[in-house]
Amino acid sequence: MILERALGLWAARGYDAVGVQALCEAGGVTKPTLYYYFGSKRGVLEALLERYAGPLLEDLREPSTYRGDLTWCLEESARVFFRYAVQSPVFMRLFLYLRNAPAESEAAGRAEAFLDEVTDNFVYMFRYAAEDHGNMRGREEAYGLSFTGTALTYVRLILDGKIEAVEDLPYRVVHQFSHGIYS
Amino acid sequence: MILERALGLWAARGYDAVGVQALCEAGGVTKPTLYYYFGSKRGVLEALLERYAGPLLEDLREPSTYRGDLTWCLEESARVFFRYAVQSPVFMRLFLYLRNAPAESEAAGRAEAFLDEVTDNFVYMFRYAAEDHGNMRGREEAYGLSFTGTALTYVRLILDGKIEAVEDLPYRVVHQFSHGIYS
DNA sequence: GAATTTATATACCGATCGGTATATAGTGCA
DNA sequence: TGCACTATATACCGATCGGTATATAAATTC
Repeated sequence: MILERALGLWAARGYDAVGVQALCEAGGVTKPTLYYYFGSKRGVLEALLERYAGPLLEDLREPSTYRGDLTWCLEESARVFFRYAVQSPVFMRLFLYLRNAPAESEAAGRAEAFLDEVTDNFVYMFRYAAEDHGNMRGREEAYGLSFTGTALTYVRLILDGKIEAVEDLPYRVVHQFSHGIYS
Repeated sequence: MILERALGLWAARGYDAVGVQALCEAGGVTKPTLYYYFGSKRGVLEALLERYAGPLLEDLREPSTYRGDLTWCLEESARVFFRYAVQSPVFMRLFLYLRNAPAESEAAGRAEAFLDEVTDNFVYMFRYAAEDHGNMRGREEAYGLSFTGTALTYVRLILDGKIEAVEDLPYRVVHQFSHGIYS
């Protein structure tokens, strides 16, 4: 309960703007209770990430494991992101916020490991894929980074209601990524 | 001086994490002086955006005005972004941070207008361009949004030292956006 | 049933938050 | 010289910050 309310508050107003007292009131507990379970404000954030980001990483693992079909990997990975944007929009808001938080902020420091793991997934995927796609050799790294960015760009658009997460969105996004806007 | 130091501190640690007292110490003034000029903490942020985001919007205006050559528009717009990433990395860090800040945070509220203006630029550009490119009709909106996202994704990569802002980066980014990763 | 551990609350800590009341320097002008 | 106006500082406001010392209620173990 505490974690759920903290997620909502932080996603809406930011990590620094929501104090421990506010978390406690939202969670229906007092400060010593919160400190008994989490030790500190950071501890709440860490538990939060463990709880929500863990499953996302888990769900991305299989789609981002290259087994010969790059398009399938990209589409399924995008599908996971978009599903989370629809089903866990509050968490994804926090995720995007943390990903762009200033480097020296407390929140960003705690989240860095999780965020890097997501990106690394895709970099590795393109590295393996490059063995089968000679024409992208040397740009695997850049493609992994830019695909992550593209996918999260669309997550942002979904969260903001700018586009709809229809069933063939993963196909369209990956098709655009792979073949450009003119085809 | 106050604005410059505030920019540095906020870009590094976040708007909420840096108090007025810290701004004053960094700027070598006392609180009443800061309040005399800016009225409030928000006021400092507003002046900051006016000072730094204004020129960026101005520099984007011409490249994003469609006159028949979409590729030129996209490349020159990307070039502006990347130039800012290299020449004003601290401001661009703040820019990306504000763009992804929680909706109800004070910082995001003040920055929204500037950020929307950037995106709108590109949406309009694609609307006009779609008149000449029948094969993208109906997706102008999505393209404008996703190009903005793509360009800022690369800004992030430059800021983080993941890729280098070499001279032909705008060409490569736009080429990938236009024709995909396989060509 | 007594002892121990787990879990919760009241009340408080010094520090800092954004912001201001008051006083006073410097400055241009009559 | 004196008056307005600009600009700066000292010292303070109540509120909130993250965190804790102390006490006690509830559950578990012996």
